[in-house]
Amino acid sequence: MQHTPSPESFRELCERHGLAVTHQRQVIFHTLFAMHGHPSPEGVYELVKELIPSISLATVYKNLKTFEEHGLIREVSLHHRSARFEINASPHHHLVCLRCKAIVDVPAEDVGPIQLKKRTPSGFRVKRYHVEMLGFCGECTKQIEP
Amino acid sequence: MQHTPSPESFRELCERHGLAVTHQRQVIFHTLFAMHGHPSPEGVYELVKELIPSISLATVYKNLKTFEEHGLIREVSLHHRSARFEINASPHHHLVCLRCKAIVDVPAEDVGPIQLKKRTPSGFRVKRYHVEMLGFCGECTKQIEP
DNA sequence: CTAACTGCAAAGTGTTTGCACTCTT
DNA sequence: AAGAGTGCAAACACTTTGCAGTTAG
Repeated sequence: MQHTPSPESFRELCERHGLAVTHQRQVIFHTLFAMHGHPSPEGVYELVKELIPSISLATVYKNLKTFEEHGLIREVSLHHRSARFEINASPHHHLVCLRCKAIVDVPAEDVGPIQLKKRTPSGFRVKRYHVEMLGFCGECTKQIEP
Repeated sequence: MQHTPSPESFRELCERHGLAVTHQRQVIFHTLFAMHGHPSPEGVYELVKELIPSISLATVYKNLKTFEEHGLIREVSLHHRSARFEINASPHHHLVCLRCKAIVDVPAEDVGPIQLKKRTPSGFRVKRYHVEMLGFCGECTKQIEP
């Protein structure tokens, strides 16, 4: 999944996931995988439109959602629909439930220090860091495997 | 800053930051600090409205922004305005520029493993973790201190 | 043929803005 | 008095939805 998959494997992928192989879906998928970085829906749309001028933004959104639901892509920072503010002044990290989106603070002392083994690329100056531990909270774990 | 500050200290805080001490601001601030967890603007608004029924949501937003700009609170997950998707299948972490919001991937091998020193609270089951290193990219560093 | 998918436009969210009015300083 | 802050409504940006028409299986 590291480089652009062949048309063949996309067909297989869709079969495996029970998805229809439409032209739009195929182009969106390949465009997405050819883009590096962290593309936005708009960004994907702009590029796809060059190949399929009639495509609609809604289709791009729908497909991104589908891909995400099937684990083919991932949203970079899981955002709750609205902004969330942090008042806690003491340094801490987060446990985030992938199911119910609950956020639980973990004091920084409870997490070992992280080390960067290489120099940060391109002169990036790190001010602070923050660990997000993703998983399932007690409640959700129960509901998944009762 | 861990528990609700006294009215006195809020006045001082405002003075220190050159902010006017308005009733609304004071109530928003104290409400915010009395809430645990990771309140949303709406959530703050709902509570503040009980004390100041005439307050507007816009005022809450403006104050949250002001507080954030002065470092009194922090947004939990810095979200770019639109969603960002990740295609990169190999495990990695992120460098995030606080100024231009650029995201740079850092291979997981370049970051030492993190250890939880205590048991996760309330049966949380961690599936994976993700380190966000926040700072300033080379470009922005130059522009801040030329 | 049926279910899945697309395109369109309209409706939703969450957030920001412009402006007149009102308070702090 | 001047500048900062407030409330309102309108504007915004991003995302979702309903639906009729199209396409894949």
